[in-house]
Amino acid sequence: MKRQRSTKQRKLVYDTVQALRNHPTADEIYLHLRTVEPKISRGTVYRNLNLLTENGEVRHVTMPDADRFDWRMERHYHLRCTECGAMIDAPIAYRAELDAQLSKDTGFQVQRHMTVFEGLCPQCASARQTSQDDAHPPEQD
Amino acid sequence: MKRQRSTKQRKLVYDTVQALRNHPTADEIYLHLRTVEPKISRGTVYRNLNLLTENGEVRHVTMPDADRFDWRMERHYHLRCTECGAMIDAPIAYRAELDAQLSKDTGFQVQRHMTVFEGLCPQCASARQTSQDDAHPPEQD
DNA sequence: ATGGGTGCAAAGTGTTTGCAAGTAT
DNA sequence: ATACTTGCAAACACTTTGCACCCAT
Repeated sequence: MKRQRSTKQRKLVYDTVQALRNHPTADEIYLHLRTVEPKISRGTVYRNLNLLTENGEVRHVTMPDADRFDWRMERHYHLRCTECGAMIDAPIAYRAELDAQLSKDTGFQVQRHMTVFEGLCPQCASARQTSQDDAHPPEQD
Repeated sequence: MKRQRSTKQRKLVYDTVQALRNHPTADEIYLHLRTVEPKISRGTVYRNLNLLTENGEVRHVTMPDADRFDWRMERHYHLRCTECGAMIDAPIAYRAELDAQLSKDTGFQVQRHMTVFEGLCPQCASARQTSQDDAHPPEQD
């Protein structure tokens, strides 16, 4: 097994995820880092995000719009605005008993589950409401 | 709004999702279709999958390894093997009350949530177990 | 001094799109 | 006849990788 070195770039990537705390994408992290370390490359950011994920120092979250990175390592759920992409942690406890129950019922060795709630954030909801009022006739479903 | 035509290709894409029922990726659908309609193009498969998704005829599921398509339209959860990628429906009911609860607690208009359980399917679990026992990967069916 | 890490650019993936020809209505 | 759809290839967006140089140990 390879012995990892501690480099300035790796620390910067880690620090950025911890500092932003907004579930940034790899590219958002890269763009942020360029303001601090102009010569850093995308490849380095990606490589370090993958290493940090393997090390369990940051968490990788697959989202419908993009892959994002989470500073919080304890298992939790997310809530995403389908309009603007904003993503926050959901104030609901992780239900580990579901993993146990499914293991029993299906024969899979269930290790975890991910839940993403989708909807409109307050800002996007009111924006949509306003534009509906004075523009389009309401859509029935 | 555009009027959609019914084309041979569109029907073939729909029929393939319904027939496979294994949560195939766009490329798996394309490869399957080529055996039936050799001149079909990837672009057509992607375009039709997107249209069918908008029409509510198939369901699009974002997965950590790839985007997959689901024949079943009712909301439900999935269970994925992290080893071989196999994906089945989870035998757990959709908990709509969570959407309502989060709407109340967060101010988001929560419309839905997706849950993906991850673990090892029985085959991959026993393969891993055996290889631990005797250091040789078993020849499973 | 070693060998992991970096910057850069090229190469991979997976998906979308412009265009001319084809076809459902 | 009209205009939506297709096949093809080029274009895209995102991520990984080969390489020569750099630097933490």
